[in-house]
Amino acid sequence: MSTRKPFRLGNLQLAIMRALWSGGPATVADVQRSLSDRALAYTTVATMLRKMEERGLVAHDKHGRTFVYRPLVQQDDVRQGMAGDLLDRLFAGSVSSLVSHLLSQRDVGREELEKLESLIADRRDRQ
Amino acid sequence: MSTRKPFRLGNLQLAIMRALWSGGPATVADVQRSLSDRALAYTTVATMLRKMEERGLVAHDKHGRTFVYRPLVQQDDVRQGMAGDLLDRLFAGSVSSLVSHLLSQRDVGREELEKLESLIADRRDRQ
DNA sequence: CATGTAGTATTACTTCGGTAGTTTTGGATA
DNA sequence: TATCCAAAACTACCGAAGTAATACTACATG
Repeated sequence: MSTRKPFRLGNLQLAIMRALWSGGPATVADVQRSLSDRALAYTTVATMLRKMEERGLVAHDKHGRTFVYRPLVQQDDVRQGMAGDLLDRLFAGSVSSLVSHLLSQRDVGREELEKLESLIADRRDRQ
Repeated sequence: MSTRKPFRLGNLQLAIMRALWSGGPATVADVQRSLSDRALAYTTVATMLRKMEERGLVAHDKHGRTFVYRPLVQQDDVRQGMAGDLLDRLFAGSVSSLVSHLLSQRDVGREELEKLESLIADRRDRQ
């Protein structure tokens, strides 16, 4: 059983995962293009993808002799893992405490607040 | 201006900061005791504290020849930094999306939900 | 005063993320 | 068939976190 927790992804790794999640399977060149704002060397992206494959984050298929990478972990799993991790490590598991910090720090729009309200209302009813 | 962002603290560093935040100034031995579940060597804790001092996370005073460490960064700053960081990197800044994940993942008690509701209500009024 | 001990200082090593140069290889094409 | 190009493979290096052993030192106490 792997049960590898997909917490603790670095910045680049996360950016690569985002590219794969949103853009679907991609070659090294594709990923490099998705991350063009970073101006990374081709081999940097290739090396990172290989390391991520070792870690079980992605896998590749061959199209001819070109590798086409796809995500092995789902965005929701990473989100839940990392968010839960942060919650426990820094907010002692208190969601309200985390939200309180975020609200005091950021400008959260009317729309967001409404979404939050209905989320919480739903939860409340269901319990 | 320093404006050093206290994001990205490792696990041990965070545990040490928590010990200092909650227990007040502490010697190496104190911190080691606070982290006794990890069974770390004394020198591990000492080395980590020294490295953290280099990074500006803590400072020490001398009591005799014993170092007494105290936090230099506040818990709220670290919380806001790390929470904001996660929010941007993984949830594209959407608080509701983050909360949605947390709510679906965890059992959040009645009390927590109520706190959340009033937090959001407050925010809403004030806007 | 001698020495043991509780501290700090020094040094070292591993892993991981990030970054990239150099080398090899397989297929296209002139 | 010889060569060139694109892609993978290999190698290397840095910094940070984490872990700890060993060396040094100052004070207490017998």
